[in-house]
Amino acid sequence: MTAQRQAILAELRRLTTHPTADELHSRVRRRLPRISLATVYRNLDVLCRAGLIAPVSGDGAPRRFDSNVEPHYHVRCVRCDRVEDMRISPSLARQLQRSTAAPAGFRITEHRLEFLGLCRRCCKSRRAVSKKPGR
Amino acid sequence: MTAQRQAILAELRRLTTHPTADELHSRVRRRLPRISLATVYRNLDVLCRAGLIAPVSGDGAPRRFDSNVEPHYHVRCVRCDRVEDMRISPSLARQLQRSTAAPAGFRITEHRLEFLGLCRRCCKSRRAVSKKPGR
DNA sequence: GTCAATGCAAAAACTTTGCAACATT
DNA sequence: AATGTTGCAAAGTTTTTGCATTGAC
Repeated sequence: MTAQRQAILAELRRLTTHPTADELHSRVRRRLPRISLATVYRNLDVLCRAGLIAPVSGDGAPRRFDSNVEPHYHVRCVRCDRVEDMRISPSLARQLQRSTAAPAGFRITEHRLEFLGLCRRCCKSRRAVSKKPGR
Repeated sequence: MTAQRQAILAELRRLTTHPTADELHSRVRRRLPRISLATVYRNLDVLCRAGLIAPVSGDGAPRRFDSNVEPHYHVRCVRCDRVEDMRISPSLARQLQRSTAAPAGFRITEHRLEFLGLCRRCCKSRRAVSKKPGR
């Protein structure tokens, strides 16, 4: 636990804004002016692996496109990143749209729901794959 | 509706794999060998704006980090990208974990849910902001 | 001819990696 | 000495933009 790692974790805990690596770097640099962005990225990775922090899931992956514009949901394979469609019951969808304990002032218009797991192909081939967290 | 745009849309409709811009480019190039990746990106943008296709939401945004590793949900401002925490009822969360009409062979382990809307600040200042879709 | 769309190349934005220097044990 | 971490710079990925040219009306 170096000074840099500690500062990054402390800053992230102090903020409720779910900052990006870059935002975090700007802030931590006030206290450790020589800290580099690479160090921030490396430590965020270490802290994620250690289970001390978590990425906001979904962010960071290359963008994918869908010709189905009707509201629907997806399953994503956590190993190979394959994305397929998924249906849930309309009543659950309705419930989701209603269930809004939103922070003060937030006006919610939609929601997105994604399930994560292993696709058939990856269920079979079980060998370890090094993969970045949270995609 | 140019030949390129048509080919991109047709290819996207033919695939169920929710391809990235790059995957789409490789495939469309078989029919239009001179099409550039920039054209694919530009047309995906046009088609999104026209409502003919949609990005798989969440992908493409810079990664954000969270010091709260307990399972919980987020609200994201569609205008300024601010992310805040959000709570939903435990019974709804349980229902989500169960409600898995997954494609054959998919073994689902978790889900993520994100609400979208306007944060307080952006509710007030209503002026148009040009923003890429789907982040 | 006008206007939007294209291909190419360069740039931008975000993230990862190689490496020598530096701490800490 | 051995190990792991750092800063810096370079490179890798994904996406966007500038610009001259092309093509449809």
